[in-house]
Amino acid sequence: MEIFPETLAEDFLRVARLLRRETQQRIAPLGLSPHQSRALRVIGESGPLRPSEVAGRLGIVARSATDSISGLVAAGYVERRTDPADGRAFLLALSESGRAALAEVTRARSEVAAELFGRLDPGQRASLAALLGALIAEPAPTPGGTAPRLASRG
Amino acid sequence: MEIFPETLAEDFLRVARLLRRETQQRIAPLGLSPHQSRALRVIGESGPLRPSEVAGRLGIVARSATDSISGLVAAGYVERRTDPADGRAFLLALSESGRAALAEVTRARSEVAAELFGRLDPGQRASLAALLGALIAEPAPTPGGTAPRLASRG
DNA sequence: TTATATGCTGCGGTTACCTCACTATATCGG
DNA sequence: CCGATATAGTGAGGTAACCGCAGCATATAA
Repeated sequence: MEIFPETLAEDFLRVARLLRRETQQRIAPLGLSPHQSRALRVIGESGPLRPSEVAGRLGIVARSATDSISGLVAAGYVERRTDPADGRAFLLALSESGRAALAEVTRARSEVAAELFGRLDPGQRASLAALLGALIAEPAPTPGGTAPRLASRG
Repeated sequence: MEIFPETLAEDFLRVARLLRRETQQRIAPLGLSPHQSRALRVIGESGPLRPSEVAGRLGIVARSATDSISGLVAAGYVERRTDPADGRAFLLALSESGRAALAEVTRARSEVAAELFGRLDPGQRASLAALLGALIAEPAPTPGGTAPRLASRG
């Protein structure tokens, strides 16, 4: 039977949605939005970082990172001290509770992944990994330009 | 080599992101947000529908559907007439230009899908389809509850 | 025919983005 | 050392896509 790319795309997005939704639901009790959990992860994994660095890794502008981060700071998950090397900048690092929260997030993520992909046997997982590898390989699309849209409430 | 579910999840989401981003970029010139394009699709595929029906298919509440739809109506893509069978309700259908826009959207979607999945050979596509089928199979997660979140701009 | 239920929308709120303009600090050229 | 310019972060304010509540019109049941 022939497999149409459109069908693949649809099913693919469906699985992705499942994955994201389920993960988000398990993270929510921590009081973290999906974005904040990503920021937490970036900060936790890449040591002390400047807000602008975090923005870069999240693919958003610095101004937007400020917003997510200040939530994390207010919740005590992230500590912010001025960069000793540059008085204009801050360095962000996880607090103790931030590390705990990150561990929670990581746990939730792998739990969901294990539940979903655990339904495949090792051989299937290996071929899925190979297929994903082939799909990811190269074609780095251009980062999003802001295009005109319809009004949606006027 | 052992394949960890977390890695699979990460790669999976990465491919999904690629797919969504690329599609969105090609749809943007039409002046349609991703959501509006989905609404357009639902209306186009399922004939005249009530706003509440559209909401149901998009997985959002009626109030939110009103918003997207009024943009589509304002742009002339969708026609709204009162349901002859129920004076409270409307029936939504695509206009001529709505059908054209939907065709564009569909074209963009399959183009992107073809570009991405076209890099797999038919055998690979078939196994991917099978794997996705296995993943989609059952576990219908509970629809999202609104959980408390951190403030993000205090 | 009054009471209640339903379909949609006005109003207002939230989150996560954005741009623009500003402040404070840093750095460079003279 | 000093003014000119660049850079880091943030305040203000805007948009898209959600939400809930309240209200209006219509429909239906008692």
